[in-house]
Amino acid sequence: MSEKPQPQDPVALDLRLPDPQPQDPLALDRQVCFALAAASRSVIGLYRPVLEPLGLTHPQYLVMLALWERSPRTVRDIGQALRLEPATLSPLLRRLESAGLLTRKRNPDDERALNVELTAAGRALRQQAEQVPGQIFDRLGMNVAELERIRDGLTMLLTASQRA
Amino acid sequence: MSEKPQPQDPVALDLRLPDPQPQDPLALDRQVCFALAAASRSVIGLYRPVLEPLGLTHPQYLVMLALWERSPRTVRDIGQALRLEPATLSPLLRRLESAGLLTRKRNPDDERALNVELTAAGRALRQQAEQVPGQIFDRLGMNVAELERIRDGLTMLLTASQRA
DNA sequence: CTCATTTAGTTAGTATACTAATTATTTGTG
DNA sequence: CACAAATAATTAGTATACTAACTAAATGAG
Repeated sequence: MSEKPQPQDPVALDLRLPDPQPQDPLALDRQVCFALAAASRSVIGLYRPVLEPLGLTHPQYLVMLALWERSPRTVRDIGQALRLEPATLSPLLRRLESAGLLTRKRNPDDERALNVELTAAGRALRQQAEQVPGQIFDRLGMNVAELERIRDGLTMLLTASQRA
Repeated sequence: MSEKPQPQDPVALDLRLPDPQPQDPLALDRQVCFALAAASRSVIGLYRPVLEPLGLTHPQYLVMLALWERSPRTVRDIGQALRLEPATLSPLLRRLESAGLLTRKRNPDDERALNVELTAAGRALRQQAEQVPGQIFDRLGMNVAELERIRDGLTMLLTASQRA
């Protein structure tokens, strides 16, 4: 599809128009990091209209997913699950608290730690959230197996980049 | 907590320990969007120390890649290549101009458009940038074929999400 | 027990990114 | 030609995200 015939004939090479793609290591379309950044922004953009009725941004949705798996959790625990710094989560959690979806209370056994816990409204929101993955899937219109293959590749990439 | 066992085989199900993963469509680790967001942030984080000597952030590096392919380009043109809004590029380009890597001049033939053009310093930076992909590759320590497979999957995902 | 060290969050400062609104030009239509 | 519509950037406003610096609390070695 985006394939160019591999020029095996040296004579033909000189006749080609300048094209950054062929073997330029700096060609934009060859960079994994560009594919990653662009796909991430684009896919997350798909979530915007779907999450908007729930009153959530995509990062907020991820925090809710973490809390629906377990609640209460500490800031650090959520950060480890989502691979986000506490400094990023701090204001984000405050907004979710303002939205009435969770509470933030110091842990009585360790006053340094903050217990982040779902409210009834936060738990109730899960029902609506259950429709989200299906809606995104429909919009993407991709093969399930293909999507899972991509996700598994990304998980591998995440592991490799964290090891580095 | 937030678990409701799917009662298909009530007897066997009751014996399972609570585990969000198996078939919960909202399980964090199943979400393509989470793998995407986390991998994107983590891989871009790998670039930080590598790009720091060049004085570039990762988005700035992507803009430079676009300009090394062709210069001058308009803001809109760069935005289409990088899949970024002009509103995002506007301040970013101003910073690159302050860094002396490019110039911003209105197009005489169309005063609405802005010609973004590399300076000599901007062109010269390419030499150092040529070392970047190799350094990242070394840090990742992943198979080339594997990486290209992931990149191609991401490109497919990007296409699908833009079509939606 | 005491104080240096570690740990958990928050705050400050910078840079993305998005949508919506605005400004300046250019284009197209009657 | 006049002017509404379209186009290109910028600005305003909100929300992430990161590092570094800071505060408060818990831990641990002597």
